Amino acid sequence: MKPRHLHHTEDCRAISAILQRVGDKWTVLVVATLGNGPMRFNELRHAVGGISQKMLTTTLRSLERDGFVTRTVFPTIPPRVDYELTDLGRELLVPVTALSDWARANTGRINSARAQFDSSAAIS
Amino acid sequence: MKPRHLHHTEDCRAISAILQRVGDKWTVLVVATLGNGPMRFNELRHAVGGISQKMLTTTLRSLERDGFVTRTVFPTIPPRVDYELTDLGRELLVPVTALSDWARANTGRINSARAQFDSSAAIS
DNA sequence: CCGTATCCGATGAGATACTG
DNA sequence: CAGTATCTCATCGGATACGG
Repeated sequence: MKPRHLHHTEDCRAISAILQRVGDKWTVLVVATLGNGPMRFNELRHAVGGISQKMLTTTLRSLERDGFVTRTVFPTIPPRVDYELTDLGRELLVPVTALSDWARANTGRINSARAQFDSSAAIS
Repeated sequence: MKPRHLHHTEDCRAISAILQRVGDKWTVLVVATLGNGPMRFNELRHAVGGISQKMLTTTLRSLERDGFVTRTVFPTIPPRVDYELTDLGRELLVPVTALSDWARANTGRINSARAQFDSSAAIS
């Protein structure tokens, strides 16, 4: 009855898929920012900082598609669009925050490993 | 004394960096597979399945560089190279596994959100 | 204000062939 | 067996310009 470690290549693929989903350049930054509450497009753009309009749109669309955010349009002039995390989006933030905490706690270890590796490689 | 949710744009970048690091196509699959114990190059190649020799080499090098795996060469003929998780690598597996569990638990919700979004968009 | 369309360079990743 | 070297193609992501 060994649990077969991880159910090889069955679930690992799904895991990898989620990590790639969440590991793209802007997704986590946007979701984390929306964790502070609903925001308008340009508000979000400014809060995230450094993201292009194109990428913000793309990121938000795919977050909406996957059910992580809702998009609400107010047909005023000028138009106004609010984005807000869904329950699913807020739940996603939990394990992502855990990974974030790990990252913050271990950045030093990673950087020193890198420095050592790179200096060893520099012997060539 | 609000914790300011996440310390905007200071740490978020580091978080995003780790997620991209871990979110590439093969890293997690390789690390998870190595979670079962030390493995030789081709053993790993077979266990992961579908990875090219080039990408396995690339992935392992960068994991080694960041201190997640060790590489041990036995200068025999034919040569033998073992890869093994470091403590850091095993610790990384903890939050990654948490995210994995979340992913497995919520794939259904994501997929149905997608289906609904896509069918709505198909009205065009 | 919000979003789309287009162009373009940088990176990602597979296939293949070759070396110690 | 383990790894490197190319070549090639797809995708990512930024800049810019335009539309409702």
